[in-house]
Amino acid sequence: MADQLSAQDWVDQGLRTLARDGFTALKADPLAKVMGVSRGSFYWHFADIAAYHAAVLARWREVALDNIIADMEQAPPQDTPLRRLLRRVFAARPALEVAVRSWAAHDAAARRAVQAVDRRRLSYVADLLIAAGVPAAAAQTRAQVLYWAFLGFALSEKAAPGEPPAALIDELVRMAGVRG
Amino acid sequence: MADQLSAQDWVDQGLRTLARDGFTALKADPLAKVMGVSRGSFYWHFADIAAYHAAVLARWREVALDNIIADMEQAPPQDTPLRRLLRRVFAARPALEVAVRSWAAHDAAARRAVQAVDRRRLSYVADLLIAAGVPAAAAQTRAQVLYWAFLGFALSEKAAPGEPPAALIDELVRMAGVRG
DNA sequence: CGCCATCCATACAGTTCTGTATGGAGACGA
DNA sequence: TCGTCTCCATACAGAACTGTATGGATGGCG
Repeated sequence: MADQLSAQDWVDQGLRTLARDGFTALKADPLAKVMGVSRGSFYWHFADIAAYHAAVLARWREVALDNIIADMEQAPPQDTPLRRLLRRVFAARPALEVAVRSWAAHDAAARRAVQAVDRRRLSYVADLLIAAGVPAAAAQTRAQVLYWAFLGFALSEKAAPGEPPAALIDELVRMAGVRG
Repeated sequence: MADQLSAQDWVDQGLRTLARDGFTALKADPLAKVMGVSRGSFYWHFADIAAYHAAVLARWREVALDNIIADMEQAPPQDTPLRRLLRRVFAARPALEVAVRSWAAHDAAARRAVQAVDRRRLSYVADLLIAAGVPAAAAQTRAQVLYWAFLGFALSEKAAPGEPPAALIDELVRMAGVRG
């Protein structure tokens, strides 16, 4: 039946709740109210809260790594790949990203998920710099700083919805030490 | 008597607990156990949990801004001020900083405290760059990126205890666009 | 000494959440 | 049609935390 829930439905709602209200809201009772069912459904699909949290984190790892690729593949203009990536990630404030990182501050499972995503993204940026002609050693350090800057930006509350200022992107590209 | 507690004692323990176990551990009952008293003491010093949280955050604002100044005043060597600051803040992993920022992700009061500290620190770095000869407009943007990078570093779990690698500091100074 | 203020213990009621046990309703195949 | 499997409701016990009410202990001070 269509009005029956799957484990995936619970996980999807978990990501929405995570982005909206943070990891402290990932509890069976409130979630069941939002889903319009009782906790009987929750405990049928998941052994306990920890199993549910693990499922939510596993799903986040997927979407967090999907986005970085999808965003680049749909690449529109004649910008360099680095500039395109920077313009993209410094545009919107990723509520989900903030929520998971807040979670990771004091939860081992969330920390592992974040670290795995960080490693993947970092090597992606480093490869981008190397492809742009930056020596490998410098590329590694600069990619690390650029990624840290993204994280700091994401977690700051200053991030406005629209386009990032051109001066910021220009400065980041200059710091990266690539032409264009 | 010396074995009596003050509100300050509760706040100090709050900062320690915050750094160790995160904001979810800032609860009257567990804290009282650690302090070796009952919740009767807690509710005598504070009207409720919200008032206690506000007191902890107010104290954090003080120490978070004290450190940046104290660290620079005790300046040892012949390095430039910027390099000295970078070496300092990229050295240790600030557990308290991480905890408060994790808290701020979904709590309005914590967010206000973080924003106030960010504004103060950011202007400090910008002034440093301007004093080093960077034009005001560029200094503002570069200070923002450097501070974001620090935040990203602090929240990453990669931070090792010892000295930061010289290559990292060199890259940061280069990105800042100052000589030295 | 007696009084009062400070600080804390204890007990109580109430809320929220967890996890389990049990059973019921609906779809679906043999 | 009769199980059977899937999904969910309900009820229960228990843990953890909040806030209040009340009284006890201690020390300072008149």
